[in-house]
Amino acid sequence: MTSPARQRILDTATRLFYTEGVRAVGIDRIIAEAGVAKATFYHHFPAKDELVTAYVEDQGQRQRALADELPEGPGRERLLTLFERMGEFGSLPGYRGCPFINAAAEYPDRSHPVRKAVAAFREWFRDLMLSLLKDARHPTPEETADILMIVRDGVAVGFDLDDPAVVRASIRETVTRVLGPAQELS
Amino acid sequence: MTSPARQRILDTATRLFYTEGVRAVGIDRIIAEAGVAKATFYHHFPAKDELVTAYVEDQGQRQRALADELPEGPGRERLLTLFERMGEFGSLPGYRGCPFINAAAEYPDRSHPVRKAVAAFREWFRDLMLSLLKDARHPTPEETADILMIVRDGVAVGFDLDDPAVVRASIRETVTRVLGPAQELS
DNA sequence: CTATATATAGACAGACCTGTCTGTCTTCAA
DNA sequence: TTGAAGACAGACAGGTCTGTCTATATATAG
Repeated sequence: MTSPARQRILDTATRLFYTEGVRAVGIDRIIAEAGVAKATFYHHFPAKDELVTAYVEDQGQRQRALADELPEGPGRERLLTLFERMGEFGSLPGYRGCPFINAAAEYPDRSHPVRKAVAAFREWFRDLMLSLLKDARHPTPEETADILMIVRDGVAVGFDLDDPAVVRASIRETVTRVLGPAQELS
Repeated sequence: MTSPARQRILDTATRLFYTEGVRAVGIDRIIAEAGVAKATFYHHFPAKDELVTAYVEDQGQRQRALADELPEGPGRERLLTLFERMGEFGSLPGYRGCPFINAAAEYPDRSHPVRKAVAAFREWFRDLMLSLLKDARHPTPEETADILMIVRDGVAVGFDLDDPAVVRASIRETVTRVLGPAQELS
């Protein structure tokens, strides 16, 4: 399906785009570090923007795969585990913020494919939390999903801009305050 | 103090950096739109990075000025008003996200002056919320300040990436859930 | 065997970027 | 009146960026 060269390009671009920013990384650097010819690059990605879009979409795929690995259990527990996982990732040494938020910062045009990919991820993520809230029989799942979206973004940003230990220590308390007391099983 | 030319450069840069991103805007564009000679630009800002730093620091100053305009009253009310104001700004047509978060996305190096300026703003903002929480006699002001910082970032991001009306409708409920019930005056 | 797809290396064009430099003009203060 | 500060216009250098192109090599499928 995907050729090794294409994969090497995408992997290299992912690493460089995430750690240094999209505009900060040129094509020449990517092809050099991926060990690929320029023609090969433009064969797979007709323009840089398409590589950037592929990068963002691929991040979405990885997030979905990560969500699939959430252990079974009641919705409330899975929700807490989801945020716990964010805390683990955010505490890793190479964490540089949310790739979607960062990419959006460099692509102001809301009609650009990159922003579309960001929007698609966000809709999926909100839906995921919404379904977990419904499973937990939360009294206000829609409203709470919107609030948890705010928390998600704040956490993702805070791990990059503040002391990760402080943010991590705040996550569980934040989510429990937002969720309120656990609902009785009817 | 500040010459008109310098001010015109900074104003133009602010507008362009905020709406299009820092790396997306070149010096030539700034001097053209500011109506300034190149030599004048480099007289006031020896390098582009210093202009970017000045831009971020200036944003910090504006935020402080905005906070000074908060009406008098009990801490809890001022806190709610603070977030209400974020909702007003975030709903404006030209809103393109938090300038600090966006700038940080383009400057990964934490030791860079731009990141220092971002960190300085964030410390000030957390301290502001902390003092308001203490004024409100909140039982856990430190912990809650950290949580409100998460909310602030989430709100700032959400206004750019999601439907502003939805975010705005969520703010008050988010903050009240985080704050918990109002404290009795002792 | 041959045609196609995929890969390699690297020159090249043209745009754009930052930053330097020359030279002129005005204003204002000593 | 002289000199310094600040501003102007714009050429220029040197580098980087994206994207195109030529030319060649290899593997595989028909």
